[in-house]
Amino acid sequence: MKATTLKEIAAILGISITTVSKALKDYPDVSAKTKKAVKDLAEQLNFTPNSFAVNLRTKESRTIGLIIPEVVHHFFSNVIRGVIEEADKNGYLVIILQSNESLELEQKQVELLFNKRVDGILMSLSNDSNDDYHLKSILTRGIPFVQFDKISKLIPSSKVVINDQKASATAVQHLIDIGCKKIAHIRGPENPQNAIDRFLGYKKTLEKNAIPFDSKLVYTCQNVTYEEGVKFAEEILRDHPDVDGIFAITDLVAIGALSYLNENHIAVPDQIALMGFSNWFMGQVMAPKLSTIDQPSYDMGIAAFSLLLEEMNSRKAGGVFIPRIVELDTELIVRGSTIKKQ
Amino acid sequence: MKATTLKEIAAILGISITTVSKALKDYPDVSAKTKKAVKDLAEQLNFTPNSFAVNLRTKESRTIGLIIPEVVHHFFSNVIRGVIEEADKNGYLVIILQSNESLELEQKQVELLFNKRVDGILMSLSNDSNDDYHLKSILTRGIPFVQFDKISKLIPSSKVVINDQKASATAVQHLIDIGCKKIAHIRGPENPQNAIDRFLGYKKTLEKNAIPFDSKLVYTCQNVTYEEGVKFAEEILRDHPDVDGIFAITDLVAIGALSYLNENHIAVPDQIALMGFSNWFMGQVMAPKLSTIDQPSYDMGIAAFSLLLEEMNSRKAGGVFIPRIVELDTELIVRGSTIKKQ
DNA sequence: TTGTAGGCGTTATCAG
DNA sequence: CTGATAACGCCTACAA
Repeated sequence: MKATTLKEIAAILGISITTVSKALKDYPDVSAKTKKAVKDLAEQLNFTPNSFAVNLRTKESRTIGLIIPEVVHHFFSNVIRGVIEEADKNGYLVIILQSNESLELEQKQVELLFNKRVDGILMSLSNDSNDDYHLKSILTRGIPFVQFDKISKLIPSSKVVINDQKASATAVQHLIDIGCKKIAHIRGPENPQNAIDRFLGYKKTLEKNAIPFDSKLVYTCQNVTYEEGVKFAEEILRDHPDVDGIFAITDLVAIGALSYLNENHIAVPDQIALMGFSNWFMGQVMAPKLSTIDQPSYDMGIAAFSLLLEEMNSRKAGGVFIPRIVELDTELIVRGSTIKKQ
Repeated sequence: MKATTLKEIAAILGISITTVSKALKDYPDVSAKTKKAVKDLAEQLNFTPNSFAVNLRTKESRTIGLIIPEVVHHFFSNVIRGVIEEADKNGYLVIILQSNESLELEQKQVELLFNKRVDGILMSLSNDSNDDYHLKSILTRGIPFVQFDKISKLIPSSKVVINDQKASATAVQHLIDIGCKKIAHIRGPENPQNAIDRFLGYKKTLEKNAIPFDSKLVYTCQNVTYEEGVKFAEEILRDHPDVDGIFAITDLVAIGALSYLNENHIAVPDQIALMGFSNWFMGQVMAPKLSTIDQPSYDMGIAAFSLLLEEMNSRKAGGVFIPRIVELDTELIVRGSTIKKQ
């Protein structure tokens, strides 16, 4: 069954294409009778405007691109959901691409979206992103662009972020408040701004509490995996048996550490208290349940799309859009892994 | 920075649009000199063909639609990854839509994809799908279509599935083999074929082992959540304290049950053994680790896209495509929740 | 070897 | 109130 066109409807009714088009769009200058005839036939023939032609004329596709490091990830899949739902509400579709934490792939995906001529791009950088030529090129091409979560501070686009330093400070302060004296940090890779900021929050909070910072207590993940959590917990115990608190870059890593501690009968939190970050669902099903920082992933998706929409609309209206930075709140979630028995 | 067009290149070089187009596509009937001039300038001006125009001419968008019940779901996010990666390899982009387990929304999403004129549609049905008019309409419109995981048997499209009945039988047989005599089943909702099949596998396996089937031992999830797992574990213990095995429709539910059992100091597996389904990552971090059936989600995404690609290609070539059903293998994963101590 | 013309389906402008 | 015409940008048969 081939799709119907305006031309066919016009031919059947013996009127011009122009009139059909206008009738369907309820132009005031078409007679009620003609309108009805056209609409009825269109309905009957299941007419829908050919979006390829509409795209060509209007120069917009009502489609945006979303580039994220990985789809299979509690945080990102929630962001995706937020973006898709908000886009849907506003009549936009979403093309999703993965960078697999590789700069090279990320650059390729940006190219693909250029060629596809999406109306806007949302992106969270890969851990590997230490170059931003491709990000600049999004801006020079004048494509609406919003960064979220893992961003490049140097690129003057809109951004949706949390205050990683502050959130991380809250986490570490909480460990100190429950009595931890020697806190290790399992941090993320070198590049991502959020790994840097969480590390800084950790360091500054120690200093603020007159606890000397010791770089030997900082362990650096390459891939931010469960397995790394396990491995570093082991190393921490071996190298610093007197550590009494661990703050991990994200829940997945914290859960790896927790598994190791549990299996080796290290009492959590009484011997070692544990803080994660991001509030993954999984943290709630552990024993003990994992304390963490709630990061509003779903809301971040919504906010990112909303900002993008603003920019798309303002460009369409011919206005100049001034990038905005939206900072979302985080929340300390206290659970069993930091509630001492005593 | 506005995108370059063939026209502009032609104007600058003082030649015709046709020649520019041909030069870029390496037509044999363009002089080497002209080709070089055109290509150099195109390169310099960052020319990429306007995909809207190409779509209109070629009547294809190299974009497919993927409709799934929910994005934030271990199984589906792995499917998404498989689809995206395989699509990417073949030069296709993927638009993702959620049905949120609602038939109505699912129908709407199908409409959206019609309007968008995607080259093909991949879909896993919502639990709510008891009507298939919209699925038939995909076929009547002649749009390549592949169903996966939660499918409608009645719709003659290609499909990618596992043998749910057989897989579930394997799971239940395993419980029986380790000595379970009274096995409860937490099943999925009424509609989805896979919930039905897993239930049938359970029932038939009991009968095959001369264990009487008791419908009171079957608990039905509405939303297939962690919370339902908790709730039904409680009910099972209350109503049937002598149950010694539980088989849950999926890991998330099994993990809910496990949490309840752990918190109430019911020995797993010694008092009650536990089987999940799907092999969610989370199952590996529980104590005890969850036994389950591995369901190849990522491979399912790849297989689904591959089937769709075949169909899209065969249609383009004007051939008749005969729907195929691909059945992927599952695997019993034995972990702590079914390894008795003794 | 290069160019002209027509069309993909829609929409906007302008004339009747 | 209706319609002819051009244009969006690209591609391709055909002509020169």
